[in-house]
Amino acid sequence: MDKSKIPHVVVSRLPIYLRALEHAQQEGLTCISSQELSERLGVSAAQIRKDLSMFGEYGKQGRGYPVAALADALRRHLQVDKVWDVVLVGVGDLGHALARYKGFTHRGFRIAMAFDRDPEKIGTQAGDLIVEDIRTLARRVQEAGIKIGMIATPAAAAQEVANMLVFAGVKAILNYAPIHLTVPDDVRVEYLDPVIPLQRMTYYL
Amino acid sequence: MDKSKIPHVVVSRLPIYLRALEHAQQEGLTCISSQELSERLGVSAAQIRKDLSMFGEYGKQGRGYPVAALADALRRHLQVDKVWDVVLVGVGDLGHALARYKGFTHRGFRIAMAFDRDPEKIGTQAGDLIVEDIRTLARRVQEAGIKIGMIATPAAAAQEVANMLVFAGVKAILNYAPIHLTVPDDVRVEYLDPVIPLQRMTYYL
DNA sequence: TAGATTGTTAATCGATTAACAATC
DNA sequence: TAGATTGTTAATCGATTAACAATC
Repeated sequence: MDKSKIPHVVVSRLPIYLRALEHAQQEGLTCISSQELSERLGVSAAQIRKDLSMFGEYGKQGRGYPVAALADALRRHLQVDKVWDVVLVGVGDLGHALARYKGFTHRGFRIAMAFDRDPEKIGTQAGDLIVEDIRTLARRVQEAGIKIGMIATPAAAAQEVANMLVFAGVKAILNYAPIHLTVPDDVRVEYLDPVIPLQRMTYYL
Repeated sequence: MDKSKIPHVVVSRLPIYLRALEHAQQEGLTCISSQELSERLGVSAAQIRKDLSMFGEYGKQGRGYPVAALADALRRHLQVDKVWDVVLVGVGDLGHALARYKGFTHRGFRIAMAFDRDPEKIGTQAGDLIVEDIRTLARRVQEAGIKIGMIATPAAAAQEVANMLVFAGVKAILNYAPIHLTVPDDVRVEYLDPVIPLQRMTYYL
């Protein structure tokens, strides 16, 4: 099962499957069919089976997939069977909300550091963290070996922050700022500008 | 140019193009080629031309696309040449951040109402708004004719909130809660659970 | 066993890319 | 005019779906 052989569309659905399996597990289900998952997710049953079959034969004919074992397997493939340290940059309203969000840890992530450039904010509390001076970011992130960054700054600062993160060795960036980032090929960016999905929907209203 | 004839993948790229054009305009550019847009967005130039050609002939050979006129056209197609009222449900940290966010208005959205079910929060301030009792949501949203909702509640409450929004006439939902929502066919949902894109990236780390 | 559901194949469907005549 | 870039076609590429033998 060569990583480069799995299409990105398939990989991009795995976290969705994992989330649904975790919910199913909470409901006490031990086994779930592709048909049942399909109804819960709006992804076709054939697609779910095809996607999962790329990683192994987890299902049993006549019964479906064992919920806990499949969730474990997906966590391993997604590498969220460990907890990743994340660096947060930009501690405004959104940054604070992220720093205080309780939903990261049990799904594989922990905000380990928070940076801002505003002297008023540096040294203040954000969740469990003390906001640090962005000028110390490169050294701190490098030393800690952090590979994941979250950008919650205004758009005007985001590219510069991205450059700093890349320089510090970060390989995955979650960008809340409403701007496209240019990064080297070995760095991944995912975008969470809320206006983009809103505008995708108003087209159809 | 029949709406149902435009593939959703194409529609889904329009807000990205619009955002890039707005940035280009701020930089003082009046004309931009598909090649230049391609470099700024990581979408191929051929794809940009093909997408845009589905809506009309906005470009000029030898020069490219007029930035302001194309942005106007995209805003019209996306229907964000007006400002949509949005209802926010769930006023925790994230809900507060959304209520205070300044980036919505000039891109076509305005949070017009905010609801929570917590008596401690009802009546308090969130941005410019007073948090209202969720039990009054259906009537208030219906009367105001609001078509767009944002869910920023915990996962456990999200489906129930979605049902209320649908009942109140909402046709587009932006869901921050980490759960898949089941809604009627004429209602659209977009998802912004931050853990999904994070897990998509850890696969490759 | 009988019923249900998987994993997989082949067929269909749709999206992307390359290339170039048209034209600003 | 010469150079640049569009809009569009045809070819390629890739993803989804339908169907079913295998099997729990």
